[in-house]
Amino acid sequence: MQSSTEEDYLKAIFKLNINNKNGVSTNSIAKEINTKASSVTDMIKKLSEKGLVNYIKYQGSTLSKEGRVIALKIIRKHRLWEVFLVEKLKFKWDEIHDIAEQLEHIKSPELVDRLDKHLGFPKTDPHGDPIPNKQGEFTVQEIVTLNNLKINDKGNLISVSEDSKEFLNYLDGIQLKLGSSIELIDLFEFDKSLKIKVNNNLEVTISQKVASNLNVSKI
Amino acid sequence: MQSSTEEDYLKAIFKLNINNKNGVSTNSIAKEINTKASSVTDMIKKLSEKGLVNYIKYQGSTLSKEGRVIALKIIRKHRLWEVFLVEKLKFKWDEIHDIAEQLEHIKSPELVDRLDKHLGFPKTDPHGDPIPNKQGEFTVQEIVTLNNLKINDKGNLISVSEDSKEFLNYLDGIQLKLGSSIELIDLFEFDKSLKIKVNNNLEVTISQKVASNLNVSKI
DNA sequence: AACGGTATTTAGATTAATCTAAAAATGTTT
DNA sequence: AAACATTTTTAGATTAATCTAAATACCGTT
Repeated sequence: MQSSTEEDYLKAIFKLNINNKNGVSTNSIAKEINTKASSVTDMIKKLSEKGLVNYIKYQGSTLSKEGRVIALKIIRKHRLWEVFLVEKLKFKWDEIHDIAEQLEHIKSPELVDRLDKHLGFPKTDPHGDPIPNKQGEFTVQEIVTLNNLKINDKGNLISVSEDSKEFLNYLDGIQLKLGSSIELIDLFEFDKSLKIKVNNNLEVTISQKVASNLNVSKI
Repeated sequence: MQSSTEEDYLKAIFKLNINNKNGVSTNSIAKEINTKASSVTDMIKKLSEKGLVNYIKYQGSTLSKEGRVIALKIIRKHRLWEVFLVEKLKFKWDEIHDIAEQLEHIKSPELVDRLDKHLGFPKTDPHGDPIPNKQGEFTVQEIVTLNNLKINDKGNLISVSEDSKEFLNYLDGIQLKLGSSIELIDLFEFDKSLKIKVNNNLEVTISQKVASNLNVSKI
């Protein structure tokens, strides 16, 4: 059994390693965890001895298979708790991170399973990020702008490239929030406008310009 | 802000001090926390310097006003989470203690309030123990055997004095579990039998002998 | 009041996680 | 390839919480 501090390091390495395939630098971990590089070196050595991290001096770190499993368990818990906080306790999506950061370290496999069931086995968290299943598997999400979807593709709104009041109000008007699901229904060639279905419910047509400012994770 | 270890000590002193008015002994805290007396002395000194505990060498400890407030906040959180685990996640009442022991240390006042609301502002936990309100106030519960209630009194089943299979099965048959609410509806003088309402729902009549084996906390 | 036993405290060590400052390795530029 | 800057590691200290073992205080008996 690992300490929550160890779990934080594993999670950090997982996050930093998602895009670049090479080892994660000591400094980048330090920045992520908000600590000093020397502390990171110490902890990485410890995790390496435990077999959770592959570490070669001066060459950065990657997760071992076992370390990855643990990281994914933490991420699963974090995201399930986020769903709970938003769906059940009615928190806003931007108020939940610090609380989920604590809840993710609660140790009880039974609790996670029951929480999952209680929430109806959600596939994504309120930010649209995928929730790994019990085995640590999750659908890798490709993040694209909405106008890169093909007809019948589905995605979740991850972020917006434009944040003027007007634009955000417009999104609000068509019930689009971070995390909302979007399905591309139709594409009109003559003006490149798109017909989408929001949250499996409301169908609206949006312009190509709007679509190009919406970043969605393909499901 | 205090560490969860400090919170555990405050909670222990609170529990041990409920009945006896005098200071709590170092040894009893050690037993409660599962640690050594020397560790307790160290921690008590620290808490005393912080103004959370009144401590005189060789004479035991009591909580200061401030320490009591913190202890009650922890207990409030513990019991609210217990309600959540049983009511929402369908845990059995005897599986929840260790999990609640972890959840009680999550730091977010907002979370506690919302959880309270989500659960419908419960007055007692699944074991029938009272949940302190936001201000740390709670109704002191008097524990009596059921046949000491007066007509229209309400209580929660806290424990049973008899634990034979037959007796427990009988209780099960009338939907009486630990934590169940019981209201005394009527009292029949000629055989001292009692008519009670279980969980605001089922009315049953029980013998004086059964009643004398049921310990309830008056609300 | 002295004795013996228990409870409590003190002293000194240990462990996990962190830090600062210095040393060593790496990489980048000229 | 030498010089410099950056990154990483090492060495040694620090803090919180704990422990063991020894010293001290308290309490009930005689």
